[in-house]
Amino acid sequence: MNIGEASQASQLPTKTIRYYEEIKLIKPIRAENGYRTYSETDLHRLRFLQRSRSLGFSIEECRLLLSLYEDEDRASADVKRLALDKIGEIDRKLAELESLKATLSALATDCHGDDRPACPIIDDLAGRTSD
Amino acid sequence: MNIGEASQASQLPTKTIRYYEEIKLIKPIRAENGYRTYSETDLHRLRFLQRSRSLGFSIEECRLLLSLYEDEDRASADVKRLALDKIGEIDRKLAELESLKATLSALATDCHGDDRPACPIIDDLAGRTSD
DNA sequence: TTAAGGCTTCCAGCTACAGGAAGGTCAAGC
DNA sequence: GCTTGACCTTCCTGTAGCTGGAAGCCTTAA
Repeated sequence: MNIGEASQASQLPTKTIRYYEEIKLIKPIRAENGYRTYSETDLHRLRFLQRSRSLGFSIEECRLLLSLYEDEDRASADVKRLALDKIGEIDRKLAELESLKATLSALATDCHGDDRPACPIIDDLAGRTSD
Repeated sequence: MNIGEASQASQLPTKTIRYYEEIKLIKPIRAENGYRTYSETDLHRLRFLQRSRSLGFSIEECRLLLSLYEDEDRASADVKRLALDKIGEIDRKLAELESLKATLSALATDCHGDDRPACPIIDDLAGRTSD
């Protein structure tokens, strides 16, 4: 299977697949003409990577997950810890975004949004207090 | 005022301040010895940038906000639109993160997290359905 | 005079790819 | 046999927003 077909089957762009090879996440064999040839095993790895990336795991985390995936003697606790860590990371980002949203929403509510220059948003950014 | 003092006063690293100059967000004058010299106006801009960056605006958005900040004839509607757009962007990120969290949480709950290899998280990443 | 600290420029690296150029390969149609 | 177009190859550059580090000048105090 050539890279185009592997791309279709894994839902990953060819650019991404070549990049994953460059950083040694996969190593397809080469045909005589130099084309990359993907086995079913390679395809499984690509799909695994597509899914774990889409769940927010970094490349290095994916590398670790992949090694656990292929380790028959893995402990599920190791996998679960990665997932829980990622959930913690997501929680921190959520809290930060909620905080940003609250601040921006308050400012936007205070702003008339008309053609006059007076603007509480600019005042806040400039460090001017609103009283 | 030299860059170190400007850094303290604006809460921005010196590296960042030099970078902002490189991308033409500020243009401090130079002393005879070649040192950058920051005026009060420069300092206001730096603080404005620090605050707007911390609220999640991109560099290009900050550039726009800065021009509105310094435009006496601005319409507050222009500023408000930027803020509302940013809130929309934050909302989209929140939804995406919530979705990721829900998926990961469900998988983590299903995972025993012991020393055995059976793992619903890995199964999901591998595309195996859980039934 | 020397040492410490601050300043300068320049270059490399980070994440996870995407875009594009220049060129080889393959299958179909004429 | 030749062309055309789709596919493949490698290599280089760029993205955002800095950060780290090297090599070297400037300033101030002991």
